[in-house]
Amino acid sequence: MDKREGRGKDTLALILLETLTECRSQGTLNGAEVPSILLETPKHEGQGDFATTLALSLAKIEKKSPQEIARALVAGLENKWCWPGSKTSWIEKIEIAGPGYINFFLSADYWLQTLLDIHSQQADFGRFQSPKPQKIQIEFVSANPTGPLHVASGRAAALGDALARLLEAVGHRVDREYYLNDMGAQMTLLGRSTYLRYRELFGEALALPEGSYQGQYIIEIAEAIKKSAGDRYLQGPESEHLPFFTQYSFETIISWIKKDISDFGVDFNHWFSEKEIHEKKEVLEGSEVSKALALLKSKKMLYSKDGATWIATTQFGDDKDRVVIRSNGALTYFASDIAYHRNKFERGYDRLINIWGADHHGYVPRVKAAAVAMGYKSERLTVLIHQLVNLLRDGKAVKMSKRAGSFVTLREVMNEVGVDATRFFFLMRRSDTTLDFDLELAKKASSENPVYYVQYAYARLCSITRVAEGKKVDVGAVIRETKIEDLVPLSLPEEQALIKQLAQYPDLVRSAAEALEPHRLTFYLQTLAGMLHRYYFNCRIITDDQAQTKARLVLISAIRIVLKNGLDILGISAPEQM
RNA sequence: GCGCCUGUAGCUCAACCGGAUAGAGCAACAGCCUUCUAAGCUGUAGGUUACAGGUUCGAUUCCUGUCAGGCGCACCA
Repeated sequence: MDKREGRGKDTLALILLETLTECRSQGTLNGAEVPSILLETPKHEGQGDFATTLALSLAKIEKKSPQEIARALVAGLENKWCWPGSKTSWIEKIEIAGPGYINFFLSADYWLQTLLDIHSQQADFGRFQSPKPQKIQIEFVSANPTGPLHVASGRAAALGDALARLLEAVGHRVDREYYLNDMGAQMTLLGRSTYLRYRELFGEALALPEGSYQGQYIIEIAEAIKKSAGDRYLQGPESEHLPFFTQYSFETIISWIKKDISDFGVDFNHWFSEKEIHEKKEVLEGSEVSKALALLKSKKMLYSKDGATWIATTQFGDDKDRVVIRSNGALTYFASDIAYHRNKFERGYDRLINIWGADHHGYVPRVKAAAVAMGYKSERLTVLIHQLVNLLRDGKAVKMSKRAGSFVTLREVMNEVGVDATRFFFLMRRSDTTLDFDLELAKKASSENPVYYVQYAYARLCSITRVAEGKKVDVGAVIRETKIEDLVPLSLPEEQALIKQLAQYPDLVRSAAEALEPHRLTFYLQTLAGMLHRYYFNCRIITDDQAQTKARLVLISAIRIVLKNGLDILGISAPEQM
């Protein structure tokens, strides 16, 4: 189908492009370069439904004043396209404003049609089928399994999951992965911490060594061991028991983490163990690390210095080269990470997205450099940094340290604030700003949580529908049978504004996905909910005027669908009653 | 010392590859429930977009510098 027979922004951009070309071939314009044609939604009343700055950006190329260019373009548009009865009669009026904006005013029918579109597409409204869907992997949370998840991990969890849903909405295939650092010194330390607590339970007064994990949960684990095994581990040297304590602690903690994650509404496709990186899968095959190192070696990216093996990451933007094998022969953590990333690429993902806290941002250049050194295109790896969460209690900062054991867990916040509010709270802010999370505030005042504002709007609409049905109105039938002319009663300014807001939703999803910014959705939903609450307050939906009632039911049903679709992408429930 | 992020209303934050008059929520003040859910609505007030330059027809947005806050700069994980 000829795209020019479509409607909306994309079509308009095409028409503009064609008009520009024609103006040039007819001599009213004579530049050559074609700028990208952008249509935006003006912020203020009277500036049309769509606007373009094309004439402004052409000024330099055409060496004419923007107004002059705008006049030429508009003349071309009006001659060729926009006359009553034409394919583009949905464009009602074109105006030139200010320094040379071209403002397009669309017909009432154009907007009413979107209400019908929303109903025919339902849950698919705002979802796209990508002609070239990408296979994307998002790796997030990946907190060390040395203690329960704390609030900061919640930000990563909310962000990663919403992002995954967002990218799925625009047609990609997304896998969610959690990388488990389940080996190394910290695991040993974890086992030792539990072991010492275990001995303590038998009355030994033990000073925990510097750096031990000191949280209450370590004692809980030790108690569980005591309960099931008694004093079996008191005898014999520590080194004999350590593997057991390490494994037991790890398994306990990982079960907590998995429970927290699942109750938080996140479903990881894969929990990737760091151990897998080091194991040899088959006798003749090397481990993932050895494969990665061999690959780097073949690309001449490795060299020896001071008895260690280095990777030349400076060639790709890193500050300094990095050690992968220490002079004592041990692998560095970075070596694991290189191998992990190679493994991810080799699993066939078109794109990898890592979500990391700001405390790891210094690590980004070296990982990207290593990926490029292995021959993977830099654009295939995106590291999204979210700034840290400042935990406050009554306005005062709470110092958090896993080792000291003073931290607020995600579980606590979830239990007291609720999953929906917690997720929404984390998603309300751009990820690269630090986030103040005041526990007292979040816990106490449910009405101060904007999520209720949005959910309440949804519940309200459901309630109205229920009332209508109580009055023997078959809302489903009304919606099915509605034709565009039945929607004409929706002529109030607030109704028009609502419809336009709904119509913007698909564009918003697309741009939020492109920018990897789910927070845009939270703002959109708050705006839509606000418009609805105002509308509800000022206008009755169900009245004696049947035609009006039907039209309004269609409108609020469309709002309901969009609210639901938006909340779905954020992973937040849409309750039918509150 | 070097690098990354941030600086917008009293507070927390938006602002669509640079566009028209910078927007919300909270807090403050003044109002609205015998009618579809008051977890709601209406109104008032609040701004030199940290500061100084630069690029541009146009800058919260891009560039340079200064200041302030956060984070990071291992043969640790």
